[in-house]
Amino acid sequence: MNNSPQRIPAALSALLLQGALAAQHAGTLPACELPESAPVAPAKNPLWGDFSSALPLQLAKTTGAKPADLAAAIQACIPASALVQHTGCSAPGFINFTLAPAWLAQQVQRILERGLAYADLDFGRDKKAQVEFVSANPTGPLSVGRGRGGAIGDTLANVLAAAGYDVTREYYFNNAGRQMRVLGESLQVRVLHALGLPAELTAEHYQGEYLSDLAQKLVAAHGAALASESVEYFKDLAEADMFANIRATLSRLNIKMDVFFNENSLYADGSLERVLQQLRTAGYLYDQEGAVWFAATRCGGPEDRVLVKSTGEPTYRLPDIAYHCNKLARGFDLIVDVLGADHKDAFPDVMRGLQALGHTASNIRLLMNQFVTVKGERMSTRAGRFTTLDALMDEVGADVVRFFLLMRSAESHLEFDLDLALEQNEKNPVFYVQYAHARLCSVLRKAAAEGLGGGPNTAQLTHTTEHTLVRRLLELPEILELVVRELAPHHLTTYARELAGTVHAFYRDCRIVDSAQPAQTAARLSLVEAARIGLARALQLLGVAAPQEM
RNA sequence: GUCUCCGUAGCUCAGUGGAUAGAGCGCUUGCCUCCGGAGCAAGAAGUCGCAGGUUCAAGUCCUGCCGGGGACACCA
Repeated sequence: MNNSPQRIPAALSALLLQGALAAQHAGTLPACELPESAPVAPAKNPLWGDFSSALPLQLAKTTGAKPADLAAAIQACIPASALVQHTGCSAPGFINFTLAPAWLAQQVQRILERGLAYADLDFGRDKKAQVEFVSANPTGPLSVGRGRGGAIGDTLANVLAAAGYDVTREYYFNNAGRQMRVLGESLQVRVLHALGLPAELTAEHYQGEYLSDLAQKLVAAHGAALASESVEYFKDLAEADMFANIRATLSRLNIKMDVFFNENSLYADGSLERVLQQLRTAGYLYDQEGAVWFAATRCGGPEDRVLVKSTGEPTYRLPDIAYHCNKLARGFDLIVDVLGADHKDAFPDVMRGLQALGHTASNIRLLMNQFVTVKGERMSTRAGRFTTLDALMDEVGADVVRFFLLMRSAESHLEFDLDLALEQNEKNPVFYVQYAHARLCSVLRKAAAEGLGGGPNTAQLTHTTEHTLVRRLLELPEILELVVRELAPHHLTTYARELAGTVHAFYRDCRIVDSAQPAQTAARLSLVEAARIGLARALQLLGVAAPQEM
């Protein structure tokens, strides 16, 4: 990690605080408590420099002094540093930094030394994280909405791994209970129909065409003997088929789960009984009208909840609580539940259950995502043609689907712009980013064909666009930290587009391969490789291909 | 009715309490003798839903209202 590029905001924050401390010693800054870190953000206007801090404005609150005076006092005491060329102040109380071009140029070598890991962080080192996502029961093909949760969960997992965490991707499912029984019945009805036998498909049953297709296949393979098979038999067949389908769909979307956790195992190993026992001992259970109730109101809930129905069957809440106990027992330092908005209400009850059991559970976090709608849907004789994730990937490609599902913040509704997704040009943000990568690869290929390569003398990088590109590349670790802190993977798509834009601007401004300027060419080829690494890493974390040519 | 998410340019959406609110699409206008034009540049386009409040500073935080999505089972 020692040779990773320095993180600019943290470095500038440290300089600011050193300056403030020195100013206090010198008596030019009133005594006051300094924050642990100073706010540092990219400057909004290039006239002010590269980065700005509002630290003086914050200190004005506690000291009562004029922000401009505080800014001047602090700025005067900021120690010299290799990464800063000069500092300045601007109204009403900002301190501005202009980075040293030589320092920026040096960072290119740091990036090349670390390669794809250049932006990796270490705050997750020696920690275990679990991300649970998708978690659809095997009753049918994955919807686009589940795909969103899949893309979000997997990308978050990728970024957590980049932050040093040992990450487990987990899929929680239930292959018992009412839903699956209905699935078995639904398939049985379709098979009987396929055999020309009477059977009624009720509104309760799954209506999807995929079951008819499966029934056709089964009849072709096994014939009339199927007529005497049990619902259980069909349930097993349907489940196997649906799961194979789901796994294939996830694989297309570049998602590989580490664990498929069966809810049933919580019944089998006595976890449910144990949770009930512990809740009863703790005094949070009571019996009423033949059902077992959880006193959720005593943990701040709006109403009490049934955990065991009067039929003796548990509601979904009990295994949910037991499952999260299981997660906690596995020693994860961070647990993230990626849930669709429709399942969001279950989460507080689980947390209250854990609270009642004496767990703090502060390391369990919820990443809720809103729904997806598909815009520009083609009129089709087959209604709902694009509602499955597979159909959408057939239409526009897996890379485009994955990127589009990650473009919006999770809590916003996502409108999938099918027309834009179908564009195979720069209008399509996925191609825009991939093109930038392919373009750099092409330049590197051309240079290599002429026997040219990158060189370590990056001091030749003097153009402002080159500096802008380096600064942009150095933002990636900040983005990764932001993604983890806010559980918001969409920042990565925004970053990828911005980086691609900066790359294209650099390409316009700076002729890279120029045999008359060998030193400059070598330096620029180094920068090109660094930029290619940045794009490739961003795309890799997003789970999207970084093509060498298109 | 209660809870929750959203409301920012014509459309889809970004926007760690800080300066003159941004991007893509769409629209207008330019740029290939030249490493990939699948690209670049410029322009028009805004009462940040409304009203209060907190703050030196609010698109951002708080309250209320309006509008939209979702959830409110002894379904999962």
